[in-house]
Amino acid sequence: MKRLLLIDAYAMIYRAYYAFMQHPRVTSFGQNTSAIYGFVITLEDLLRKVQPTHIAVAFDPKGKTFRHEAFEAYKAQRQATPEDIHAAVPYIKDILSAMNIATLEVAGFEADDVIGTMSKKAEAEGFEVLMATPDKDYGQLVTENVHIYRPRHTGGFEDMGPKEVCAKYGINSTAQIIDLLALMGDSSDNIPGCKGVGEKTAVSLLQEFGNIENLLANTQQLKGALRTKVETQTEAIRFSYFLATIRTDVPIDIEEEEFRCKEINLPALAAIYQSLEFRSLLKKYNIPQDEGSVTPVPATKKQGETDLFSETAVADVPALTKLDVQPQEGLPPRITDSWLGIAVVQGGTTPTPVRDLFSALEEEPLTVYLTTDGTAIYKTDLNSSVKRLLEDCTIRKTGFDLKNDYKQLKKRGVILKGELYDTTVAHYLLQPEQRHETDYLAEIYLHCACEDTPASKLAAAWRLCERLQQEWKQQNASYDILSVEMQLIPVLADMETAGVKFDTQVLHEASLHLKEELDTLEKEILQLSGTDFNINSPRQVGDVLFETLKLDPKAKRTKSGQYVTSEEVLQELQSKHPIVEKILDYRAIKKLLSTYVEALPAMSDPVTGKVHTTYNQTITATGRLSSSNPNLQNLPIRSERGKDIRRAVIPDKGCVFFSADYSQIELRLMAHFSQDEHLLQAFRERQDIHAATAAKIFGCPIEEVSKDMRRRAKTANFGIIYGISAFGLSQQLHSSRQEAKELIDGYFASFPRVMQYIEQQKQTAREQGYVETMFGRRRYLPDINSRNATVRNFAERNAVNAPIQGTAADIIKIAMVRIAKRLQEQHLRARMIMQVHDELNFNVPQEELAQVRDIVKYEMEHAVELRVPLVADCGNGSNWLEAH
DNA sequence: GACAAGAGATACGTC
DNA sequence: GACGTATCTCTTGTCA
Repeated sequence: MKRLLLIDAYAMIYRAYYAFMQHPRVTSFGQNTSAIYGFVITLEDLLRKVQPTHIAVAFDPKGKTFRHEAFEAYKAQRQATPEDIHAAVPYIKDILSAMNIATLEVAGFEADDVIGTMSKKAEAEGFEVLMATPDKDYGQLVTENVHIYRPRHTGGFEDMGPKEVCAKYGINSTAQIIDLLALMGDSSDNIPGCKGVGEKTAVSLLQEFGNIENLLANTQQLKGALRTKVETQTEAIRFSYFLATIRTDVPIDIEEEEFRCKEINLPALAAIYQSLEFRSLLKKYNIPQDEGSVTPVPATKKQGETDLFSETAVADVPALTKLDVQPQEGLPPRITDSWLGIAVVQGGTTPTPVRDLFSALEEEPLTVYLTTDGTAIYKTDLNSSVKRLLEDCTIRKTGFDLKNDYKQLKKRGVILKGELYDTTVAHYLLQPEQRHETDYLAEIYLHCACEDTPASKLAAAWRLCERLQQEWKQQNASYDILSVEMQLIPVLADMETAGVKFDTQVLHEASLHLKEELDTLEKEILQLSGTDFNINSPRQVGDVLFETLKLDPKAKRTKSGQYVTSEEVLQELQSKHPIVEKILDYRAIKKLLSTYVEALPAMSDPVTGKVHTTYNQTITATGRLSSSNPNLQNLPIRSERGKDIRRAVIPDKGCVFFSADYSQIELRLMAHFSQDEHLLQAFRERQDIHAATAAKIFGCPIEEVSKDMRRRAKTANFGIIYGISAFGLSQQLHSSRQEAKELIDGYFASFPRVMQYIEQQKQTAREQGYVETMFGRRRYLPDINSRNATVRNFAERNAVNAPIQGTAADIIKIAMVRIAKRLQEQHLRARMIMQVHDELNFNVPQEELAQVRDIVKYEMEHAVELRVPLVADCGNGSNWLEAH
């Protein structure tokens, strides 16, 4: 039996080197011999275990291979080989030579090509071939007679034939290794693969398509992000396939005899081992150690200190040179957060240090540019001069995150006053869906790069101010929502600072309760399923419901191929198995617990004892605010259990929780915009709008409207505002698309002006590319003329929804600014603490309640004059829930 | 290879 | 229609 052992030298050297990384072997001269030692140990282990009759070690040649010729970047990407590995190669070649082992190196071809060619030829000659390598690309060479002998991390080797290779990578044939690598790539071999596709995705793609050619020919069967990834990287995939393919036609002649295992040249080997201080190996070959030539103990070694393990010589790494870190002249000092950076710009193009300008200040009106990010360039105390400047109402302040500046200053006892201009907010109004960071704006509008330093950002903000104002003037005719947004900045800052108080006791009790319920449900669910799985994993839930329990043979799948297990789907399934209801319950409780009950107490500020959310003023496409860290705009209210959370939102001691929300503001706006007589009338007469809608659609007196009719009309009303489709409506109503269509037709027949308005909005969008709110806030809809119906329909729904949702947002913002102003003017201690799109919440001292109610109600209802009355419903109580 | 960070998907809370 | 957060799963980068 002829048995050929082929070794990929570099692969094994790399592996050996990294295996010794933690305890590198270093000689007394400071030479790192880890790679050499590791290689030799592995080699000996291989010889012992494989007992080959023939052997060869293949090296990658210096210089370019045919892969480089095809791909310049191939080499460029390759990270530099560690110096110790470079240095190891000549020693290893010497050792191999002393062992009389043949080495192979073919110019223009890598070791794997040489081994590939050798293995094919040897197999044909009746050899059994073992390829020693950890690289997975060798899998493509494996046959019944050619195996990989893969070093295990834990020691020893794994003999991998075709079956093992396929099993390991989840493929059907060894040839698919190339397809697999072409998709997932291989960083160690510099194969790029398809970015964003890893092993899992690659395997599942091969299961479906078999090979990459078939995959690339059928990308239309893929969905979502995956399709984009594959389609945009076809070339990279094909090229990776080329790179991953090991050649088996390297021009080499095999002379069997050259590779036959021969006697070791012991003296030569001994000399090398001696010089490398491989003492245990010398011992093994019974080579006497030449005491005289043992290198002297390094001078640094202390008296009496001995090596316990001569094998793992003590690393003698020279101490790292300490870098003297001295502050450099001319550079600004790092400023801690107790500092505030201020630069004052006076006509020039760059900010000038404040202290130089105090004299000038007295005479000229200036604009102040602010940043408080902790690394301001111009260091200045918040002395009385600066304070006076910041609090001067006649001086306009410009910045790029003024809400934060305002909050930071307030903490230090300074109230930022005067007209504000925030470039981030300004640009949000110009292009709500784009980015608004200063560096981005500088690039777009100023065509210059803005560094991430306060100096650079301030200079940019200053120049942007002018530019953005021009833009705004050009597009805006009458209404000035910009002014409202800027005035809103300190209002939001004050709301965030005020914070919201949570009754931690209530939350804690709820938490204990819910946890108990969750535990019980978990046990029940696992028992009912008969398996152990993670109920938090939609994927695993899908597998249990549709694979294990087979609850629905035609279950829906998501675009990534998983089963859909949304609430909607599960509700349909409830009658099929008791587990379904329990999973729904489990999810509801888990959501409550992890998103609210457990998260909220953890978010409360230890100093104030309150939760301070952030109101994002430049996020939404429509003009609404959003709230984050935590999001206080989505605290539960619909479910019974969820109400406990609103019950935990409480006022300060001696105060009441006061809440005011707009009644049907969006439908009122629809009435206003469309001028539909029936809608206008219903609101003017203060009718129940959903019942009135039902009466009109179904053609009956309002008194005869049934609950179900009202529910359907209500859904239709929402659908109209959202520009919902017949399909969406049928989903909502759990009815057929036909029925939904009839409802919509009925609606439009009853409210023809609404239909007209909707059409007119779409037309406007098509003509000018954007729609506007009542106050001139725009939303651009570039997809409105798309050939893709899905994309176009989405834009059309936005054309209807954005002006309505956006105008509602404008209105409540106007009300907020006015309310804040009046509370301040009247020196009230009441504080606005929350905004939830159509609702404002306040912490009000008991004795101020009546006054505050009057102010809030009035300002909300009179923020704007519409063709219908605006109504704000008010309530108060000892918590948020009661106030509703 | 192990681990952490980041990204994408999925589900679900609100108006 | 508009959001934000939690969780799982997978990919990618980093460190040995």
